Amino acid sequence: MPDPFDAVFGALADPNRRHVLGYLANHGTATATELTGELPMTRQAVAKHLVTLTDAGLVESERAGREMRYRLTEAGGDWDRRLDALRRHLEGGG
Amino acid sequence: MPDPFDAVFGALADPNRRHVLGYLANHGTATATELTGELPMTRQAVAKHLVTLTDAGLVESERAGREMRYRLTEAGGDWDRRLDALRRHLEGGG
DNA sequence: CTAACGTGCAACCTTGAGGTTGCCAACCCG
DNA sequence: CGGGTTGGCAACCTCAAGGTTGCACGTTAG
Repeated sequence: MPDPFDAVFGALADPNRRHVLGYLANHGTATATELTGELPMTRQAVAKHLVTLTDAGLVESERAGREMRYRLTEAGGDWDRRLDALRRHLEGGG
Repeated sequence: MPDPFDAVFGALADPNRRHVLGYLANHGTATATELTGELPMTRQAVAKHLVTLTDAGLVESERAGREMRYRLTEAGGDWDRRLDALRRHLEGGG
């Protein structure tokens, strides 16, 4: 895999995953079950997205009892800020 | 289409399309046939990628006789520079 | 202990992205 | 004009991403 962007852009290509990124940026942490309330799909589907985000290095997780709490990695936070700035730029500048 | 990123990230998710972006950034313009020499696929497949890039607003085209010359839009150039800077950042800083 | 909750794993289904082939129209050169 | 290029259109194929269901396991509360 010569291109370091494959995983990241693959992960970022899905709007649901971008939404997860934004949610985690706003709330700090979340569980798969909690995120299920945010997205029009089952918990299993959300879990798969979280795996994709984790593989891309954008999200990390930690077990807390029976819960699994997800949070942004540093790279994930970078991307979320980048996306947010870019969105404002696009919406503002044309 | 509430999210302006859908088309752009969808387009950027494919490594072949990122390669096209890079090629156009280096060469100014190119035809589908010319790009076919750059990618492991048929001209038709390249043409489809060019449609995707055009729909995302990253590339524009102009007819020149029997040729169809493609070039980066301003947004496409922005993205290419962004990607290039980002790649160097990732490869350099870990 | 037991019921309820949250998670993880695996099989399965469906759709569309990515690619191919075939064919036909437009254009350039001789 | 006629032959070789360059492009565009459309049908078709394949495969994996995205989603669902079903179930078994650990954890917590009562």
